[in-house]
Amino acid sequence: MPYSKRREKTTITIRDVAEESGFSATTVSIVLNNAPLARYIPSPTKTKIQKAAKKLGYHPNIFAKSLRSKRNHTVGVMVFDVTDPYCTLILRGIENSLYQASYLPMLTDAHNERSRFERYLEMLLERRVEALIILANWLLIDINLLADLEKSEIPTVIIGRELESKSISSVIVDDEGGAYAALAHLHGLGHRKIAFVRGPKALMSSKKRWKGIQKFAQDTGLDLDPRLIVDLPDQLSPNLGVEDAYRMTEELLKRKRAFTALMAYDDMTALGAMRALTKAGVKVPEQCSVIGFDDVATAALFVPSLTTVRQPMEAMGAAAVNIILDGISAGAENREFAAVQKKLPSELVPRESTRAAAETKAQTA
Amino acid sequence: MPYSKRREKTTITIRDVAEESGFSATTVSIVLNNAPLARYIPSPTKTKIQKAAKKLGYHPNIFAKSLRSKRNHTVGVMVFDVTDPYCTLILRGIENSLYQASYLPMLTDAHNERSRFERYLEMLLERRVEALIILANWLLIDINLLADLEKSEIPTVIIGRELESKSISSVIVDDEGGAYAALAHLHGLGHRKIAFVRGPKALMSSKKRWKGIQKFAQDTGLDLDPRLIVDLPDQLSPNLGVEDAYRMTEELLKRKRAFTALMAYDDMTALGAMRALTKAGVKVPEQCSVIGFDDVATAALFVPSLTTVRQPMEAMGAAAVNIILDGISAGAENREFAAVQKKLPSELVPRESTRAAAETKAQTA
DNA sequence: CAATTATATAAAATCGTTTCAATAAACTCA
DNA sequence: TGAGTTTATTGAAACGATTTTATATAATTG
Repeated sequence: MPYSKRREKTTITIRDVAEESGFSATTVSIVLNNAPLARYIPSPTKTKIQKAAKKLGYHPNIFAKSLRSKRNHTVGVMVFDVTDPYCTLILRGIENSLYQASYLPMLTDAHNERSRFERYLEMLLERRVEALIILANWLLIDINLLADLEKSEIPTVIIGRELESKSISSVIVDDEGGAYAALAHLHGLGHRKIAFVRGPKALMSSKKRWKGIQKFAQDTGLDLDPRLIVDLPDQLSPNLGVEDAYRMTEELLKRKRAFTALMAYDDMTALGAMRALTKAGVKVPEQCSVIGFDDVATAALFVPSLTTVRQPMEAMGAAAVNIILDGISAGAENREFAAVQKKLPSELVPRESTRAAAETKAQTA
Repeated sequence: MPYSKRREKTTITIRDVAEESGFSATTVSIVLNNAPLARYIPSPTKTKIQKAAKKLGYHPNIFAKSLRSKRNHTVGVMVFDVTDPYCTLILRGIENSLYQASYLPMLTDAHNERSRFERYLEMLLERRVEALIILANWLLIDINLLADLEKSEIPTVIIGRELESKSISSVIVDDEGGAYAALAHLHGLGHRKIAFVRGPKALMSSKKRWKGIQKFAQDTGLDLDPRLIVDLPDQLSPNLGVEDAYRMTEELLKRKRAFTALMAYDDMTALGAMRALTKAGVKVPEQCSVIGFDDVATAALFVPSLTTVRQPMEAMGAAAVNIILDGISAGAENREFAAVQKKLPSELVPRESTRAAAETKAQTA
């Protein structure tokens, strides 16, 4: 006794449980995993085993488990910038659904660096994640990344970007409809001279939103004055484009072309625009209404709070999880699984930053 | 040929590499891991093996690897609310340092639910993360969580909360000094009637910051009018306390007690306060200066941009990672490792929301 | 020149599970 | 009754690496 057992047994294995309960490791495994064969095992046996496991504080070694069963209940989640408030709510949705399904997300943040993205992708694949969820942003424009993805056979879904790919699913919001509704909102408030800060041209969502705007203009005969339109650069600056929006709005004001409302590419753009307007002495919303897109968590906290088009971000996250979960079980059962493209509706959220147009055009900068 | 190989070999193992290169699995392992024994292996052998591995696209099975070596290069990172902008920058720091060390963070978000936190803690321990980094917030007040932690022998560090624990490290900011500096800033601008929206009493940082304020008041003879002091409730509402701050500031204004500056517990509190002030017709900073704490990413984007005390969040994340990395290598080498408590300095960031006090006290709500 | 020591490789043991294949008893049912 | 299921349990074989131990040759030493 004094000699042996100098170091107490720190890890207890399934065999310990077997010994304690008086059954074999096999039976213990079957019971504890509630494997198909478990239905042949009488309850008393089950309880005995469970009790033994609890008594010893048994935790199965997940590596051994995964090694054998080739499953690890982990999915990779890749974002380009956790700092981006647009991400966080989607992450919430993802995390929530995953949690319910007892999956653990493995989150990586690429810091807007392509190389990091690639490295992380590799790391995740090495770790044999069972599926992959990617939150797209402008960086994902280059599609060559996806080559790697396609050949890795795991279920993959991209949120925020539509793909032609046969093997990669996607979840997007109805950008066109959302933009249409936003413009309709401004129009309904009596605004006719409306300025636009469009998103980077390279972005699909940018194009889609503009399409919605054009559609509305066409439907109602609204005039889209090219002198009231500016574009964000393709290469956004660090601060999520707020700075860029600020500059572009200043540019807009410099043109001395009256407008009573401004529609921004997204909430952060709207924030930048509001800062520029305020700085220039234009009161929001008294002299100029502003509308955004996304409904980022802080949009409601802006001063004034921002009218915007809400993307159902949590729902998008949840949808993505559902897709990959389907994909995973399809894979497990050796069924075929076709990529799905899901488009979710957006919703207008009126707040303080928009109001009825004043009769007098108070606005000339 | 037509019969066999119906299903192509999808996973290639170390033995395949061994065969391809003409050496044994052992040698391959030694070479590919650059194990100590690798110094006895001549370069031509090494290159041959490496070439073979690359040719076959060999990726070691991480489960087998971890099962044997008991290491997995993963650390658990636990936050209570990813949505909280305070978190994201720290996460950045953590992620960055971890990335450099080739560790993969396993991030969990407790959604401010204790039960989730516990469940995730369990999941992480089951996955045998090599260390744990926890971003504290008010929810971590109850310490019983830590019991589990202490007995799990892995290196653990808590960011944002000081602990008496012998086995858990912590990284905090100098709250007292920061608050002192903030108040000094206001004082230097000529403010004498200063209102305070203090943080929840239960929070240690709240206490520390107040201590700094008291210290400054004592040092300079500044009067702290109790009628200009309000406290955030212990149980914060979902929106990060902005709503609460809004309400408390309204309360403050209702008291009809003049003040020319307001010092908030943190940036989000400051935001709520600014909203309330603006709503009440008090201009910031013309009629009332506002100062926050943290320097959350969006603080610079508020209108007006917020003067605040910066927590070196990325540095804090990095510090935490350094600590656990030390802990890990200590563990690997069977050395003793003592918990460390690290306190980082804060830094005043003057922006638009504070300015010199007007001679006339323009402020009575 | 025998005895070490360093170099180079491999066979076998091990990590802790799950799963396959086998066994034996207890039930059906014609 | 005996052939066929169903029920209850298990030993042994994976899973794919790393690590330990062993072996064979070459180089160095006393």
